[in-house]
Amino acid sequence: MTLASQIKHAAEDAFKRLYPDIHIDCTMITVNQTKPEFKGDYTIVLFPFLKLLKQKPDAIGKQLGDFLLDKTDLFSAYEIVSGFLNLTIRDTCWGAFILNHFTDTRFGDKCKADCRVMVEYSSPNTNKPLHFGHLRNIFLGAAMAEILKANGKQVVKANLINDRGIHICKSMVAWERYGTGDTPERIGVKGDHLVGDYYVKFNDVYKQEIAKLAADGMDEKTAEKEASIMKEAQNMLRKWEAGDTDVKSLWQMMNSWVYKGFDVTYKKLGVSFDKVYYESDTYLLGKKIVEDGVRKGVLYKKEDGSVWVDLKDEGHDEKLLLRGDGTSVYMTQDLGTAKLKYDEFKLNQSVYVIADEQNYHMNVLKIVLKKLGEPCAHGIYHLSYGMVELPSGRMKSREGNVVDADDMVEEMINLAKEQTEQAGKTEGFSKDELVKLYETIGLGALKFYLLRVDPKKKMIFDPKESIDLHGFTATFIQYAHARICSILRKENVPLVPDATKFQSFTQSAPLLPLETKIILALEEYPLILADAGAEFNPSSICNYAFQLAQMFNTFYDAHSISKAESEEKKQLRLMIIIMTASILRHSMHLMGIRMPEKM
RNA sequence: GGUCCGGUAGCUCAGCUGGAUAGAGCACCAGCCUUCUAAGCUGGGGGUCAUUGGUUCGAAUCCAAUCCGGGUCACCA
Repeated sequence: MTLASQIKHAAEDAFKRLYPDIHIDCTMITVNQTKPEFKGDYTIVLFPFLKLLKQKPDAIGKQLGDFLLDKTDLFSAYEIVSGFLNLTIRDTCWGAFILNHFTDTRFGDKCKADCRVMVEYSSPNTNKPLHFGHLRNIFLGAAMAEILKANGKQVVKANLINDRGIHICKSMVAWERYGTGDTPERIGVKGDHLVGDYYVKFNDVYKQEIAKLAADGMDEKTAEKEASIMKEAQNMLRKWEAGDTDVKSLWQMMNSWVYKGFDVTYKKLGVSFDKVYYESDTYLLGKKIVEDGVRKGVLYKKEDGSVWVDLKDEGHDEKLLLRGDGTSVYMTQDLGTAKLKYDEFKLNQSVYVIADEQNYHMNVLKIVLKKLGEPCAHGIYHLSYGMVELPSGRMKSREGNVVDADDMVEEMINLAKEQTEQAGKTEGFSKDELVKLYETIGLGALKFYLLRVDPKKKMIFDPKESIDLHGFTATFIQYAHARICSILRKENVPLVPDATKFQSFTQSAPLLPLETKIILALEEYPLILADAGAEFNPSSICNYAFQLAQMFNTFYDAHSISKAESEEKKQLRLMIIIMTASILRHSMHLMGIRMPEKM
């Protein structure tokens, strides 16, 4: 139990004893950290009790403070300032805390529970390479998977690849027309990029054809339908659905190029999946569910054979679930995949990391599954995130105005190299170590940049401004960590010492404010971790880790660790920095960010 | 138009389950390296928390309305 909630319970208990006739429960008690300008560590707000107890704040505070001081061994002092009861935690409590936990590398982790959660993320289309927007999705999903694991869930990381449909047919048609037999190997272009280039090519040609038809007097709407390259693409889709062997083998070949490309990118990013679904495998499954729904009378068929669901009770319109020709739409396959996931893994929860432009779709998905009585419905959680935009607006792959993921990663690593060299910090590293270090710093900065913001907020990225390596960044946190490691190296103390280390430590000298401040922050970590899991929000961990690193830097500047005033202080500070480093590593590991021991 | 989300310092963002004088980073200004890594630290300037009204002992936070920006409402995915 965290200290804050211990205090809450102690206060609840105190009220019970002091005012047996009046009911005050935990939910009415607010415990905050005391503002730095006042003396104390935690604060109980007294205002809510004035009416109930019919007393002045000072009187309540005094009784409560006296009781807590007297009947518990948590506090050494209290002070009442205009309606706030500021409590000071005993130094011996802090001392005991740090001694008990400083070797615990899994501080904050919860025990494994019997709760299975799937996190689906990345989920790319196979007609183009990954761009900056996908990176936000991927890092969010990967981070959430780790955060949920730390919170005791059994996590399945899933990727649902949208490998079929008109989009890939567009690339296929363009490649057939203009590709002249190019392959990734032959021209030395990464497979996903090559296929993406033809997707852009398709749209260029398409636009030209429309313009030409329009110039010949056709109206624009008709021209969009009549353009020959679009007709070819649609024709190819029909052939694909009919199982045409030539089309299928072309499709397989081009998709395999893309997968190879994706694998390279995923590997570089340091992300992986436990389960990969392909829509070409799952798109038929939804049909059965829909047909069952019609039989049950939950869904209805129109004269043309199309199937619909009525959502007017939920404040929406009616929604198509199956086309008149019996082919499935986006929603159909999602219904099937949701059920498949649930049946395959007996999931308690299924998290979808999908941009907020699909809020409506995800909402409807859940409602329809509920209507159909599918048990998978209630575990669905849409982790909706805002899209990454350029200053010029949204990224559109078909217009080619995207910040490519591979390019971005490379740029970040180069930036890390540049700045490391500029700072003259390359000494004492081998060539291989430097390569690894630049990757650690560059990728770390990129991940942190995308994870430090509340997921639901959209973000604008200006490619002209490079991502910073100063201030609120992964680099800052890595640097604090490296500094700690450096101290420990000099002191010949391992990063994670044996638990018997400092057994002889006794807390007798009063703690300095900065010592208390860091220990208090360390103690808070499990709460932050639990919150991030409950709220599906990795950014709170980024904020926390940054603040902790900042506290360490301030401490480092103000007090010496190696040359502490006494052996006791030295031991205390070593324990503090060992645990600080450990939590920084733990928290950044959740974000998929590596922590160097030297930089 | 219906609906959902956002609007906090010049810029990027915390804070939003109501609590003390609204916080960081970047940028700007002034300091700090014979002492554990200056990718750092200290200090400074900079705010009508979009607007108005309401609830409350107390509102950036909750409620309502308005303004601004965006998403979405397809036999696209």
